[in-house]
Amino acid sequence: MADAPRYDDSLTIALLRAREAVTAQFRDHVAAGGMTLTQWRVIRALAGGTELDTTTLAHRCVILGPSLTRIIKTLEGRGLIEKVPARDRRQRVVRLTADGEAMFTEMWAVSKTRYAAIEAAFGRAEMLDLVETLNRLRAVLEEDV
Amino acid sequence: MADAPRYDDSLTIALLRAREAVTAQFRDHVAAGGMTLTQWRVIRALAGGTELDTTTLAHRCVILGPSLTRIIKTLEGRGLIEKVPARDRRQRVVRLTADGEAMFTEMWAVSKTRYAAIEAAFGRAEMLDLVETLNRLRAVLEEDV
DNA sequence: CTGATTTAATTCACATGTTAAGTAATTAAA
DNA sequence: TTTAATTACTTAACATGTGAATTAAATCAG
Repeated sequence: MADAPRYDDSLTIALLRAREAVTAQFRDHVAAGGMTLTQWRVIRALAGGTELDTTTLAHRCVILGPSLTRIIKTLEGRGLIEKVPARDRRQRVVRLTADGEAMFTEMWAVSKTRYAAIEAAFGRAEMLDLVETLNRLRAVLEEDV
Repeated sequence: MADAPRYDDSLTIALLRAREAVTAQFRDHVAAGGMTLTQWRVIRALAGGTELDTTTLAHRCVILGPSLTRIIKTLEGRGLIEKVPARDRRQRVVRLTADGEAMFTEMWAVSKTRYAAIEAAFGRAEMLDLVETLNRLRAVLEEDV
């Protein structure tokens, strides 16, 4: 039995490990700022005065609705984001507070540095190429298969 | 302020989305079998009579210790895996039960098909290349940066 | 051999992933 | 315009991710 596994999994596992390795480069820094990587994605998506409704925000940050509901509650509780009245009262539109923008600005500086280090170590061209390949894979899978 | 974001994040987000797209190809099938993708990784790692201790298993499946502890408890409760006495009594060594092997064999057939479909859609060469690139990225990041 | 250290897992506490069900507001249909 | 269908979120319940603290067993130093 069992035509030895350890093969079909390679793509899944490779994606898992690669992501793990990349996020590891940011985790400590983000944690030092008192937030999680997921929360940081939300802060970043809203940086610069951007106002977004939950659905759009969830899509951009690749976070499911229920998770985002909790994250918004948390960040709002910390005074980093705030609600904005919306025409469609079903929507929850949010933006960063002044404190939120300050937090972003402070952390962004370091974050950029880390990213640059990754680019330097792996190679800029390879990096762009990888992102392009990943997006192509996604596009292919989302169509048919 | 804010030199527009939506850029340093690209790699992180691309990895997230790509992984999401890939796992989506398997999720329904695995769920139909009454398990999660994470649990399936464990089953697969043990397929074919393999006996592994928690640390090794966690590493191969890219699962953290605490998560694996819970998963083992769950799968053991379902009679899919069982403990094996180990020399070092600190270790917890496990393997699949007959039911576990049967479950694997049954699901593996479909799983292989799905994987082949992805390969066909994206291209075998591109696929191998991507996995190689991801592993290289990981190797680079785990060294220094 | 005894005490200190290290190692392997587990437990805890909290954040997020994930699916299903529930709510409220908007839109479409009759 | 009153009802039915849709849409945007939220809540609920359970699985997993994550870091810190704990427990038990093995190893090391003296």
